[in-house]
Amino acid sequence: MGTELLNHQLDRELREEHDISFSEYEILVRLSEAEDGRMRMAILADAMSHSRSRVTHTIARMERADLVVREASRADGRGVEAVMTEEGRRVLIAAAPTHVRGVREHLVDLASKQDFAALGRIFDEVSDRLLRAKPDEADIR
Amino acid sequence: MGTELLNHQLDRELREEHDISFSEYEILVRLSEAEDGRMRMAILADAMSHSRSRVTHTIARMERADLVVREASRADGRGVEAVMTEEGRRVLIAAAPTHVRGVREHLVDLASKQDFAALGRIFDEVSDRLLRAKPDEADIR
DNA sequence: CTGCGGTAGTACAGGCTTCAACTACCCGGA
DNA sequence: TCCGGGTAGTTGAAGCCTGTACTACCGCAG
Repeated sequence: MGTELLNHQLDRELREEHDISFSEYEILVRLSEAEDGRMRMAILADAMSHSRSRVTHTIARMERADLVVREASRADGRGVEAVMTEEGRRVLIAAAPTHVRGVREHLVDLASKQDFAALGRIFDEVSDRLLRAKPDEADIR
Repeated sequence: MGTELLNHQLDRELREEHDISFSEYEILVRLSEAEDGRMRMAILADAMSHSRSRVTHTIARMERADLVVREASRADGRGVEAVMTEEGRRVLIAAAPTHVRGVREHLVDLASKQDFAALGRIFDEVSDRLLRAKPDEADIR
C-alpha cells in the first residue's frame, strides 16, 4: 500500500510548512465548513472516524496552539464544542494551498481522470462498508 | 481517505485472531520469501519503507514473542539479521488466510476488476515517485 | 421525583513511531 | 598503517493513538 507513504508525505508537508498535523488540518477544514466554525466533539469524531479519545487529545493540542477554543454546549450540559479561532482560520487559509498542491503533486497528477475516478468509487465503497459494520458491531455475533 | 479505515481494520483482525500487528505480519511475509527466512535489518526497513528505528523496535517485540531471532551477520560486522523461527512460520501460516480474507472482503470484492487495476496503477506510481524523491532528498535544494 | 440505562467527554496507562544521539564497524586514500 | 567519512543498528525520550474506566449529564418509565 503506497497510501501510507502518501499520507505520511502530506502530513510532513503540513508540519514543516505550517506546524500542524494532517488531522489538525482536517479538523480545521470541518470547523470552517460548520455553522459559526463550531462543532460538538462527538460529531467531529464521527465525521473523521476517530475515537473520541483521539479528538479530545487533538483538540487539546490545538487549543494550546490557539487554533480552537473549547466551549460548554448550552443545549446539552454534557456537551463540549470546539470553536475555531481567528488564528485557526488564518492557519487554515495558509495551509490549504500546501495541502491541495500536495494532493495534486503526489496523487492526482499521476493518474488519469478515469483511474482517479475509479479510486474514488473504491474508497467510497470501502468506507461505506466499514462504517456500516461498526456502529452496532453486529458483525457475526 | 478510507485507506486508514481499511488498514486499521486489517490490523485489528490480525491482532484479534493471531496477536500480531499488520507490520509484524508483513515482516513475516518478507522473511518467508527470503533465502533461509533471514534478512538484514536495513533491507527489511527499505522493503517496507519503515525507519530503521521502527524495524529495530518491531523486531524486538517479535523476538519477545519468539517469532524471530536476531543473529549477527557473518559477512558484515555491523550487520544484524532477523531470522524467522518455526513459531514465526507457524503464525504466518495461520494468519495468512485471515489477511487474505480481509483484503478480499473489505477491498477486492467491492471493486470491479477494472477499478481494482486502476488502483494498482495509481499506487504503484505514487510509491515510485515518493520513493524516488526520498533517497537523496534532492527535491528542490 | 426518582431511578436507571444511555450518551458526552476526559483521564490515565500502555503501546507504537519518530527523532536525535550514540556505538560499532567498514573502506578507501594519504 | 591510520584517519575520516559513511553505513548499520540501537537506545531513550517525546509524541500520538487506543482501550478502559470514570464523572457528569440526559431523558424516560414508573
